[in-house]
Amino acid sequence: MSRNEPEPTLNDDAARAGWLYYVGGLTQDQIATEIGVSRQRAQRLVSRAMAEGLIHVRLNHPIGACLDLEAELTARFGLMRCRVVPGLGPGSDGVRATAPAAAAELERFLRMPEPLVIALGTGRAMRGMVDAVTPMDADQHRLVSLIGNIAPDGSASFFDVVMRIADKVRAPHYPMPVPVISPTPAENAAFHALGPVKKVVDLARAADVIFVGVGQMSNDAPLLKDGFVTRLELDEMQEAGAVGEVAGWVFDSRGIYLDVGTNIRTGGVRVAPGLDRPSIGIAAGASKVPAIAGALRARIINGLVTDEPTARALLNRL
Amino acid sequence: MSRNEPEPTLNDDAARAGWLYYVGGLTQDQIATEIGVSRQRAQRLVSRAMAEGLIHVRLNHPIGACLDLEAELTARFGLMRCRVVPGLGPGSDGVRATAPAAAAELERFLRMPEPLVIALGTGRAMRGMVDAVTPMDADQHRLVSLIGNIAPDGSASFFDVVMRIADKVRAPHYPMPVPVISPTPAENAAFHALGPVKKVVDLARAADVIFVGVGQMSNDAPLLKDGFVTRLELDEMQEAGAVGEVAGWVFDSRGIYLDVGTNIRTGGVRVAPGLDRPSIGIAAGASKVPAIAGALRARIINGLVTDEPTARALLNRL
DNA sequence: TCGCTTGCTGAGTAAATGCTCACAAAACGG
DNA sequence: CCGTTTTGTGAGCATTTACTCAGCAAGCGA
Repeated sequence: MSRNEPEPTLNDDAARAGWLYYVGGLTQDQIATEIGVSRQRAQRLVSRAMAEGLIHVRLNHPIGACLDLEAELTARFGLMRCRVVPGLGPGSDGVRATAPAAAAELERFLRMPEPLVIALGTGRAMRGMVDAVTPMDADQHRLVSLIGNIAPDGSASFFDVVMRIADKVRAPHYPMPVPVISPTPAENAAFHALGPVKKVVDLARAADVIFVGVGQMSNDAPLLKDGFVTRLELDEMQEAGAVGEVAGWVFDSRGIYLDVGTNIRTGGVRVAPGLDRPSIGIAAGASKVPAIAGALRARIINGLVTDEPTARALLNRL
Repeated sequence: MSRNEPEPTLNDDAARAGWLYYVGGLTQDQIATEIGVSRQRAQRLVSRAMAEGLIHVRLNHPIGACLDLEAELTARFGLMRCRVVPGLGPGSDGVRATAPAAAAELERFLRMPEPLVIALGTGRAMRGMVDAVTPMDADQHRLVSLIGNIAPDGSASFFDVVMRIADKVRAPHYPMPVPVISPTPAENAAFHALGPVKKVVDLARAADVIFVGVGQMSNDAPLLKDGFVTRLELDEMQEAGAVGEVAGWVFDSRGIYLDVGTNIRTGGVRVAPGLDRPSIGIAAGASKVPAIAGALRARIINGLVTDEPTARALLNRL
């Protein structure tokens, strides 16, 4: 029942070392003695436990300033859910900060006993969230991807988000078997005419709750960096007013989806504005502020997990 | 909506510092700069965040050895639930190790949507568990104490367990308004004849799930240390074969409740052996092994949260 | 008002941590 | 079977952390 590995250990040791260090408060020297290894092996085990995410750290105190920001954002944009976490200082990235809170938000839904259809986007924020989720049994739910799983270069590194989370919580999952962005509108249409694709699309459209990242369309656009759009396409869309993107679908500063550039060839499901079901965006970072503001304004997302500086920036731009 | 304190800060700062340190991985120097305090103030804030339980650390990896022990214990004693956590080394106490796992176990029930009656004992293990619980809304449940809340010396320090947890999860709670142990059987009976007491007793008897610590009756018995029984009473009960105690009720090595000593004057509700509902013991430590074994044998508890060395010791005594 | 206690602060320092490096064992490829 | 690459190990050392201690300010009783 327990394991395949006979008895010894793998990064079981790492978990144990991390436990002794963070929960037990032992020194690494004591841990070394305890497990019977050298001091610096203990140090490696401890840092490994952290790196591998074997140890989860969560904040358990409502910091006043963050609560205030949550309340303001909720009021300002009529949100269904809002979490603001303290920022991690100037240099640090927003994913790290938001991941634990986003995971907690996702877990809320996973723990619900009635079966849900949960739709997910991709991107770094999603990936961070998934990594921070605690494994659990949630096979009553179905997890569906909003975005195609066929990349231009064939790499699948970005599409294991849904697979990973499905694996972690033992839920069935439905990838979207279309290209993220097809070369031509016709080819995209051809894919979406296929029966199996239609099924997944229908499922995603009917999702009870949606989790997505929000991408900026400035020159550091994730779509560009990951090779989904070319520099020329980006220029064209910027010209047309593009400021952000959700699940690959590009919109302007009011959150209105554009009809130019890759938008006419994007596969998968577009998140409809003004849904009555939760559509939660996970996003933080100064460069994402206009994008997030647009998505919130049009109610492409009606829930938000972000960090403190981003929250302030959102509120400061009347 | 948010806080009473106007805007500044209290140990909000501690939470923030802890967040930056544990989640953000900043050095204490950077944190000092970030919040604008001296380096050693930052260090104090960080350690305070830990001490106050503002930061929760949980292990997220099934350590093979512990899983095996869980399986063995479950089979051996026919348990409904079993968690074994790695020990924290020789010197360290069991409460520290078991508290996070016990809290997770309790939270499982708290998250259930249907209203439950949850009965709780007292003691250090319970206290540790409660401190480790994440605040949440669980007002569908009722929390009831198994044990009287009138101490011999009037101190109430041990009885705030139910109150604390009720406060944390915003659930109604029902303390047991009787002495833990009355001077005479008659006085105890008099208390229990009172209408309000009967109500609470009935509620506790009908509990859907029970959480208790397990006390040893050796010379380091918690009942003795906390002044609930005298040295003479302890001697008398040891003579009669007492090895352990659950919610103040003393039993022998087979888990059979005794009819001597304080047992004839103990207030509150005795956990009935062989319940079909979960009755979960939280206990770890070498000196508790005979007590735990007795409670398990008679099925006073049918669930267990303990640590690795205790689990081994339990299995080694055929 | 004065002296006392209490609690917090910062400086200095011992301890603990994590990083780099050179080396060895194991895995891999020919 | 041998050379090459990869992975892991321990030692030394720079950095970071935690502890102790003396001083200082606020609160309190006289």
